[in-house]
Amino acid sequence: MDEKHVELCECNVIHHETIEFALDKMPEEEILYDLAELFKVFGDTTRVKILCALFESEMCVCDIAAMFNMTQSAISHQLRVLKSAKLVKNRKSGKVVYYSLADDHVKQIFDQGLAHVIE
Amino acid sequence: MDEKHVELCECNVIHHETIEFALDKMPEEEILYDLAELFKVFGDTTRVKILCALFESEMCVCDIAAMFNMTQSAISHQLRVLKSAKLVKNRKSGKVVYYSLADDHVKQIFDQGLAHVIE
DNA sequence: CTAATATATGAACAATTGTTCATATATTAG
DNA sequence: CTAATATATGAACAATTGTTCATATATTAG
Repeated sequence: MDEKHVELCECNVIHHETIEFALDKMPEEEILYDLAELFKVFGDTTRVKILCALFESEMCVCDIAAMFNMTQSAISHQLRVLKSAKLVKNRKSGKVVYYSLADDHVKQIFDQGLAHVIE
Repeated sequence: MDEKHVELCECNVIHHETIEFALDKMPEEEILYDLAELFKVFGDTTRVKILCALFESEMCVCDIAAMFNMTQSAISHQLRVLKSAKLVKNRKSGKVVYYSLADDHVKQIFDQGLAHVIE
């Protein structure tokens, strides 16, 4: 273990107990990976805007595109990303597809972030 | 206004009141941009791991690098990103620089995300 | 059935991003 | 002062990502 550290870092000021302790408390690698993936989805202006719009009511793809002066294709691609991340769900009504928030967890994450941004 | 929509979208099913209402309630463009930037910072495994490590205690650059088997340079670059986003702060002690969380808002955002990932 | 139309999607391209490598800077020991 | 060393940083490169364009798919009207 110590060998490994030495290979990768020339530094000597390694606080082993601190590292062991922190490693012990950390969620599994996979969870942290998924968490980063989740935040990545929130990390784009277009997607943030879409989510924000859906806080008020469900909307069809065309509404959202018109709302932000963006192409239908761009919005559709992003809705796909949001849906894969389970942040939005949709329902079909004839040719129109209405998107809405998957749960109100989404707003909580959004609001926590907002609070930090506003300071 | 309607003209503009037509230019950008051939769709006819535009719910104007819905759009107006949602646009009215939305935070300013700049806030949403900053919010996306914030989430972008959370949207990387390395940075998520660093933040997670710092939940337990402050750590020097070398500790973090050793902890995740990563180079000092990679960690240093990422700490810079985290610091610009005001998610971490640091203190100097001789040649060693110790990083810690800027405030406990960070953990709240993290935990909200974690809750969604765990489902 | 055909035409119209709302949405989805693949490929391409430009832009952004994370790591590595080399090296600069800052601090301490001597 | 010089040597050692913890950290920071710029340039380069590969990988990822968002939008556009063209087109496919699905649904409804007739």
